[in-house]
Amino acid sequence: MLLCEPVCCYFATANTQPAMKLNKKNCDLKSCSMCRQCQPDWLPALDTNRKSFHFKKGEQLFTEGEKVTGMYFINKGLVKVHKRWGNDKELILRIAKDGDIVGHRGLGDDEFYPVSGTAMEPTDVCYIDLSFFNSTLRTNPDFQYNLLMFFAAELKESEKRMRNLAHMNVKGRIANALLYLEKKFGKDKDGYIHLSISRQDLASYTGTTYESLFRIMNELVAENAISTDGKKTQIVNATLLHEYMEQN
Amino acid sequence: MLLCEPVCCYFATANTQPAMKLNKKNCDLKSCSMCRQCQPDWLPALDTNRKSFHFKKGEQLFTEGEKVTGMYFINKGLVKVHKRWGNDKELILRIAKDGDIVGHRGLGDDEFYPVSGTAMEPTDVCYIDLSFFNSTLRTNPDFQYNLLMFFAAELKESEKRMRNLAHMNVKGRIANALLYLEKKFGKDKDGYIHLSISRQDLASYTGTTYESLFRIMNELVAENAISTDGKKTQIVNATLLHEYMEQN
DNA sequence: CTAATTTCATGACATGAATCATTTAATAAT
DNA sequence: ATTATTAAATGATTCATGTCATGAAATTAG
Repeated sequence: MLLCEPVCCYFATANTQPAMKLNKKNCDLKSCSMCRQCQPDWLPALDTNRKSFHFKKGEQLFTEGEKVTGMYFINKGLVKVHKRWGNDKELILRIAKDGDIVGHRGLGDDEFYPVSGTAMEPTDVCYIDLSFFNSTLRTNPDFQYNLLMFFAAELKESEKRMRNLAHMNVKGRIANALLYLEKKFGKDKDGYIHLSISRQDLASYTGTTYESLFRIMNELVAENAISTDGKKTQIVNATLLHEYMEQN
Repeated sequence: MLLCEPVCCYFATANTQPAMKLNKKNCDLKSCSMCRQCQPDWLPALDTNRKSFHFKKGEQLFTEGEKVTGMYFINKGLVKVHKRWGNDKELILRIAKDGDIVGHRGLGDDEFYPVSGTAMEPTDVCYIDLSFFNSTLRTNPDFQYNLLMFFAAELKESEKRMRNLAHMNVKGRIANALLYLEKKFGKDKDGYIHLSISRQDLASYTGTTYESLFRIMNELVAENAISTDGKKTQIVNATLLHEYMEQN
């Protein structure tokens, strides 16, 4: 598939995809976690080494199993990070938004992405190749420390979800996911969770099938725990959702 | 290469337990990941600040929900890191052995251990309190970098298990766990996995019930995929186990 | 050493959730 | 527009896995 020698990795290394579109619009060097946490005098180097890309809805930033080439910082957009099973199942591990870093799961001895990253809506990113990223780590202790703390937080979160997957029933997991998503993405003026996600993706995120999710969402609507309008979901009775999380 | 095992870890903190027993026998300042990765001139400080403790089988090093006080480095022994659900269920996240760090899940903004660490056999540890650990991080970039890579590896491992929990059936997960444990703990002279673990713990580790685990272990024995002798298990047909991991 | 308690073994049973099948709606392509 | 694809809705059916109940074994306590 990908016979990416050092050379080809310099320009647009990211993937085998149609070739990513370079974007004129760079980030402001102030918003993403890397820019914020690096020393001011490192910013020019950062500016030189970053590339801006745009991804359309459904396009992959990176693909599970491919060689790790760099890290992405989401300028504006939404990216799901997912891991597949067999060839028709997957689990969504994370939904990243503006300001989030993506692709960092590629760090470590194993040089292949353990997951894929796919744009859920049109997305602008800053891309930093791996070697410059490593230089940045070496040169910016604060950034490195913060990244460490970020990994620690993600590990905690991951293990909590793992526990939930093992012991919570589907209804509890869905309740949990809705509460989490509302917290992470906030609500729009009408009170709907500020995230447009397909049922299929929501099912993959909670580790269940579309059909089960569908049935249980209907139940939740009937019980007046939530209300829905197309792809938008609103939490009506958070207390009830919390109760579902306890049981079983 | 770097770092310790793929999986180890936990937190550590002096806890409310009976009060930990100080141990005269310190580690040799050469074996654990921290000692190996710090600069030589930091070792005296390390030596001054570490405390050695001994835990009996079943004793907790630290407890989920308690305040994080420090990190543990296993000198000799076995520690399970587990997270509970309700009051009668748990999931074992990791089984840490000699050289592994435990308690590091306590790092981060949240100051409470998200998991418990319990000795599965008599265990000697080095204990470093949180503030000195943070100093060590600040002073030893290599150690910090390696810890970062370690977290990255643990996150990958955790997310892989999460995916498995969501999509693999119980038999596949058990097959997976046995292969993993053989790889991590090796085999004794008779070919048994060099780890003495109760069925209950094995069930908690694979995210299933004791009864299901029991049934499936019997199946595996009948199919000549494994053989058992008390708490010891031997892999007889690894290929078959791998097949179970694929299906479903 | 004997009793008491905990862990382990095992079958019967219930049920949650996945799978399958089919219909309808929505989105994208020509 | 019209067709083609892909996603959503929904009932019927199966099956894997958890729950319950009970007895044996093993460990701990007295």
